[in-house]
Amino acid sequence: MSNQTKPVYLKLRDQIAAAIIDGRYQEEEMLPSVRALAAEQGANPLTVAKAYQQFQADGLVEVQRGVGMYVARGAAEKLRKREKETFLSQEWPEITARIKRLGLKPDELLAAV
Amino acid sequence: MSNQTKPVYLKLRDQIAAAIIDGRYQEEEMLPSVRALAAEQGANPLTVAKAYQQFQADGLVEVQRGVGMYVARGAAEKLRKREKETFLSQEWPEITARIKRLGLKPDELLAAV
DNA sequence: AATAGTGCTTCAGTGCCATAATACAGCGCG
DNA sequence: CGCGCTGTATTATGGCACTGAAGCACTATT
Repeated sequence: MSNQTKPVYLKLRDQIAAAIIDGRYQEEEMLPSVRALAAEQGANPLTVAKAYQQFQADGLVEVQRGVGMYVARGAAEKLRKREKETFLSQEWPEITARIKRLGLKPDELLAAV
Repeated sequence: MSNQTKPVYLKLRDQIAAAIIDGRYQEEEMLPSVRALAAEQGANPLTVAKAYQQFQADGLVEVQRGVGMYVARGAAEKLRKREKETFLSQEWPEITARIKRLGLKPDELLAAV
């Protein structure tokens, strides 16, 4: 139903966000460089840069030109809070409507976990 | 988080599917014509045709050329079953993973309904 | 100064989406 | 038949997002 062909930079963005929330990218620590992550993921450096870009616009990642990027203090908590809110206010209502429409019951949902 | 810029023909497709499942488009009944729906939705007739096309390919909608399209018998049930399976196998696992990552609790989810 | 590592800017190419203008093909009805 | 309604095919065009390649700007290290 949904997108099986999601743009690469969005996949990377989600993946990076998850790594920050999970603490795999610690705060105040360096992030993988654009080129390094690009090589690791088999993507173009520019595409990776585009993924990083949204984080620095939100102040979650700070840039030292010529040096690299690091995770801002409190980024994990801020990110989790932000995603929590958008999830509850935007995605979850659609999901529940969908569940209701399809006539799915709680035990079917739990069985699929 | 998700796509706010979903292609028009996909939006129409989802919308039509929902109408069939909910019974707003009754089985054995005529669907709105390509041109009519296009005018109503402010879209191009070709775009609407593209949305319809996937349904006839799946046998959910049958075409009488020169007359119009109607919903096939059993289409609602077939459609619901198909969406049910893809939802459980593909979307739901991602959703539960997301819920877990964000640390959302059951009462928070229920409160948002 | 030289080098190598950063992120960033610019230009170009590709493909999908949406639209438009026609034209064609089948059906029903007066 | 003639008219008006259906869906369909063709071709062309504009726009937009994604991806990519080369080069520029900055910093740290030697």
